[in-house]
Amino acid sequence: MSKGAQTRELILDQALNLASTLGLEGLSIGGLAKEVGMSKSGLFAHFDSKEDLQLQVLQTAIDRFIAVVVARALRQPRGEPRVRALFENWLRWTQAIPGGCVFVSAANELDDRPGEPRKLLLAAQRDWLEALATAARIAVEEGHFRPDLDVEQFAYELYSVLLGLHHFQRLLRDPGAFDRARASFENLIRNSR
Amino acid sequence: MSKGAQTRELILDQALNLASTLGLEGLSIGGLAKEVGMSKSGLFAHFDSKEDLQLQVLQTAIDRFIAVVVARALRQPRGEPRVRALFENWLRWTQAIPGGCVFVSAANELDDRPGEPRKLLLAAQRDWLEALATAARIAVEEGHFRPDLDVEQFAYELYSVLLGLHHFQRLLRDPGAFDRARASFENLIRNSR
DNA sequence: GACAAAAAAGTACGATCGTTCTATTGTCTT
DNA sequence: AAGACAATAGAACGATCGTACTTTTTTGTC
Repeated sequence: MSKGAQTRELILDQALNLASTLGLEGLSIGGLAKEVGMSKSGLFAHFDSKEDLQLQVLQTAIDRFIAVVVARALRQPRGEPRVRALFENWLRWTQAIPGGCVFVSAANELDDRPGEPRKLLLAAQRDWLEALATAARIAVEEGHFRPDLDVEQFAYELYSVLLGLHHFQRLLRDPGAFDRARASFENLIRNSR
Repeated sequence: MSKGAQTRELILDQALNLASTLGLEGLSIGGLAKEVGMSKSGLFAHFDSKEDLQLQVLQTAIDRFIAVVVARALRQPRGEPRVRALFENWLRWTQAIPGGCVFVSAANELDDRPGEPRKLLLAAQRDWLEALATAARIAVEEGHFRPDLDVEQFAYELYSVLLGLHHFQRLLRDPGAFDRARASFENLIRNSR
């Protein structure tokens, strides 16, 4: 790997951490440069614009999410076990970065701001929801979930559980948030059987 | 009401709208002044600092929320009807402002930023969660909900439903988000009986 | 309608923002 | 080792940020 690509990875890694706490917009070129330990212009040379930086940060997060949440869960048996793996991996994902899930904060920033970053996030979200619904559908086929389960509704409610966890954990600093999320999940599973 | 207080109300009203789409941080003095139609310094004279402005915006939102969501629901019969009223009023609240619920975006901005605005939001959130749990507890007492219901868990899940609605509606622009939220709510109620 | 007080505007400040251009340093190849 | 090119740094730009100070305009009272 060339030197340039190597430092860009380092930059994006730090950028992801910063963006998780400050948001994609709060992430500034100068601040990021200071954090990485290089000059503002030297860092900026790796990107066409701030929007490009935001895009690459998002893409980095998406790649990692697919690797550590989705791909890993696909190695679990079809049906409920895989649904559980998706949930557990997702939980771990929200804890892996200091500021929590970057998609949650990004979603809040980008929901009213048109542009490429929004499109990218939106596409990733749709993919993820589809993956969740598909996993539920497979669980239906396997006989783990009941045949008349609304799998899109299942995906919606599962997503809500994670949003709740994020909210209670990050703003309210509720130490019981994790247990509550797990309890919500179990309720959801029980109602799906 | 004096002229000063009157324009400050006008400012805060516009600020609330702007903050719902741009966030409390994205809300700038200059931008707000342009929106209201007055000079930056003239507007700033109403506040000690930007943090003070943010605090007053938050307080304005809290006051309105209590008036149109909480207080109004308290006029409904104790138990499940009141729980339903809280939910329905809450739904309406998220639609009343262009950028969606200001507390959701504020929560995401403030979760890692210490200061007075965070404290105020946190206190309001705790009050609201307590109100939800209390409403559920009353429903238990009235015999509408089952006696062993975990009312805090109920509040958590109800909050999650609203966060899901916000997410699906604002980022994904899902036209079915409203129905999904209602379906989630009905599931929650059914499991509480 | 004059006068005091309040409200708004005007101007300017240092800081930081994203971005551009030029110069310097570092890396890689032959 | 030298030369070519990539990578980083430096300096500066216009714009906007929050905030302070001064002046003008508006409001409310006698």
